[in-house]
Amino acid sequence: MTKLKTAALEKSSHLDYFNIAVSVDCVIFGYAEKALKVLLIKSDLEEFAGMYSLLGDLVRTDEDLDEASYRVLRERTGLDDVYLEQVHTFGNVARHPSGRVITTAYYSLINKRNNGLQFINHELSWHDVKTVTELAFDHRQILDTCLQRLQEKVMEYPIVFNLLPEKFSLRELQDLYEAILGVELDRRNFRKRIILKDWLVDLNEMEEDVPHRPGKLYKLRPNLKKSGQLEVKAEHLKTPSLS
Amino acid sequence: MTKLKTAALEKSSHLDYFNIAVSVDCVIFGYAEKALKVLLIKSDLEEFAGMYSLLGDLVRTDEDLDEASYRVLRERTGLDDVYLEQVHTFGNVARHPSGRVITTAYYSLINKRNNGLQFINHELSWHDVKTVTELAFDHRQILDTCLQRLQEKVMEYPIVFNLLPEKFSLRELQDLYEAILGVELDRRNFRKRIILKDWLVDLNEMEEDVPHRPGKLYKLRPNLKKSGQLEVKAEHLKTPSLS
DNA sequence: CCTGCAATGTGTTTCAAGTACATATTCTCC
DNA sequence: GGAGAATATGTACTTGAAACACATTGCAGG
Repeated sequence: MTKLKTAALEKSSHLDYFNIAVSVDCVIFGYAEKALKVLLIKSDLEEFAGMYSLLGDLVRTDEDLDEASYRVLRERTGLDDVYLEQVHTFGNVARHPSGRVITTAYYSLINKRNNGLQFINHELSWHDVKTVTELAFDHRQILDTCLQRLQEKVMEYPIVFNLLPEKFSLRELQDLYEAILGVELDRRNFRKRIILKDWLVDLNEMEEDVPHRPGKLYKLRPNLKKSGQLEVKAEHLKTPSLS
Repeated sequence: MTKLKTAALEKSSHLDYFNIAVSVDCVIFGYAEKALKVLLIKSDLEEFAGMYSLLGDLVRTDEDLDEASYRVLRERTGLDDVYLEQVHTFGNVARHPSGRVITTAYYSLINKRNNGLQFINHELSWHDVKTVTELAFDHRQILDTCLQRLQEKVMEYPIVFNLLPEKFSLRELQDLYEAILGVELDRRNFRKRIILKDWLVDLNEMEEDVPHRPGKLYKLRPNLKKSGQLEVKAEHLKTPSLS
């Protein structure tokens, strides 16, 4: 950004430089019935009639890029203060049929229970990630990229616990990991790896109303959000621009 | 990107939606005197008089986002076909003093020897990454982010060999890694790790004109660009938009 | 010419983490 | 009360990284 002179911002050349729209798209992951879900909306473009697309919106001129993704999430789900991570920006010329639009993709993980009824009246619906095929725009590629990033991060950082209730058993946690990673995990090795990470607190409570032997219940360690990637992200949002 | 209707692209609402300029910024890494360098240019904005900034430009409406970064690199260094990776998009409202500009950051690794004279007449110059302090805009943050990404990738993917001559010794390679990672490495363990990766070909030649015992010379395995992250990147550039 | 120095080349041991696999315990259901 | 199924815990093996030792080669200076 050294070529941009103030002259470039004058109205005269306005159309030369500001012909690109900027949007954000959110890959909102949920979890139900032992499957990873993604929140989609029916596309309102004729070109993609009947197809689904991710939740997104144009970025307003008075909001930060990250803020825009938070706004989309808040407007659509009513949720605030959730994990949201920028993944990649997609900017091919022809990716939007109506004009030049580049989009920055974010993903987040939310607990479906918190907001089950909030968006039923809209055209929103949850879709099993494994069965999603065609999406509008390049949203299939965006979904794939975000899922891949999620898979890379999930064993390193405690980011998936928004998908579970407050109290959960190790079996439930393992089911979740298997849904995200798309592979089966060895029960004993998984438990060891998770316990080693020291993310969990043993609640000394037991599952109830399970058809078999109840397992111990755990919760996420409270002060854990201050460590790992979560801190980086939060800091990222709060730090004012250096310019 | 579901809210964007064709109506939004009409001239009437043009200024509402297209008031954000889009740029790319390239963190171009080089290597000399056992130090990691970054290519900078004197800022031409009054607000940042005397300060340096990264190499960037506004994205043209008829070029892909990735193309724009390649163009910047080509225009500035004359180099083509180099490693270029998108890292992050910075979009804070106030990051550019002249107006709303979001920028997507890329980094690349180039061999300074290939193009030493190409840009002397411009205001371009190499700067030791360790001594860079203040930069124009949020470019210091961009540099830090790209350096961190580079450090994360460098042991996993064979991306640094553009910074070395065709033939190099393991000692030279280790010096490079130490410059990038900012730490000292154990000689013997480093050699084992690198050999294990099977990136190198033993040329059966020796160093010459070195003040001490010459080391063996290696080169990068020729077909290696088809594997690892390089393939992903290349594929990324060639794949047409799914929309 | 020979010897010390400095850097190269190769090896061993130790430790941590992950993988494969086994056994005991607890609760439900019949 | 016993079979079944899931929980809880443990052991052996493998892999990769980290710490560390020693022999080899070429140059430089006496």
